[in-house]
Amino acid sequence: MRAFDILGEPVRRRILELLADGERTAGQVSAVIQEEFGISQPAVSQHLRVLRENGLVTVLAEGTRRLYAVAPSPLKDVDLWLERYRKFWNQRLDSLETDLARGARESRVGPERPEADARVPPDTERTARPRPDGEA
Amino acid sequence: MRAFDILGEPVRRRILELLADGERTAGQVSAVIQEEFGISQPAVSQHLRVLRENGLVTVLAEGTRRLYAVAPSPLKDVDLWLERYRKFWNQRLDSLETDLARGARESRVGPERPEADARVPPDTERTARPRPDGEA
DNA sequence: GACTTATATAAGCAAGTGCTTCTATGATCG
DNA sequence: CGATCATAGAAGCACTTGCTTATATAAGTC
Repeated sequence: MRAFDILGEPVRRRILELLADGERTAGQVSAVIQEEFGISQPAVSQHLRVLRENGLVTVLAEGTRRLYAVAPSPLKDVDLWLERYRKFWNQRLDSLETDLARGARESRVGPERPEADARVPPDTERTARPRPDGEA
Repeated sequence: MRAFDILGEPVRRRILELLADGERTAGQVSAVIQEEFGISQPAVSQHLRVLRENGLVTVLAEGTRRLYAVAPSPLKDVDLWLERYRKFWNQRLDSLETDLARGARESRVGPERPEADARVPPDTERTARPRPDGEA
């Protein structure tokens, strides 16, 4: 699951986005990234290296050019890891089609425990039980 | 897409895995993580904070306990981001069901460019054209 | 009310990571 | 063959991050 680490970098994510539309030379990628992020060519090259060394992209040397393309493998692992969490949002939707596509290994939906008390979204926090004293 | 950053941490990923099976108190999580990773309670608490502050988990204060549970939102974003890459491995499979579930917005499969030359998987690299000289 | 339990926060340090500039390598072009 | 282009590598530095220990807070217990 090394992939998460690698995808943590915005630049690397962007590179993958570029490659998702089709293969690109290192130079083409560099041009866009340098433009968008204001970093140097070696910086981009280093990111490409990380992606390459971790199997997220493949390279094809064509003369002096390097053609980069998306390699599915580690991304697929990420997708697989997410598997167990999909129920957390799928249960809100119809979830039929997705379950079907996912192999329907989680046909039952619904939380393991009915969380009656509304869960606080970000950092906020609430005492679960009503304060015995009335006012805080 | 901050989520990737956060999931890059093995400990945090593990915490989410624990919570995927149902909510747990901070103490329960701590116990397991400390056991598995050999880190201190504050270290775990800090990871919980990161998860909390970024909306990956929700907290419910119950007396002196803190009940943590998975919050789907940012994970869903990750799932969505992966969307565009699924074709890279789905095209190898039947891909019918998945395309269906995913909304079939990418009914056409197959690479944008036929990559006749076999792509090298990890770091290795090959010259695309046959060397004019016969021997390197 | 003092003690303990459950959890969080603070400060400090060490390691990792990404950027920069400089340089190397290797193909292409004249 | 020498210059130039496309790309990668190396060294060094700054920032971030995760850990530790020490401590705070707040709730339960006697």
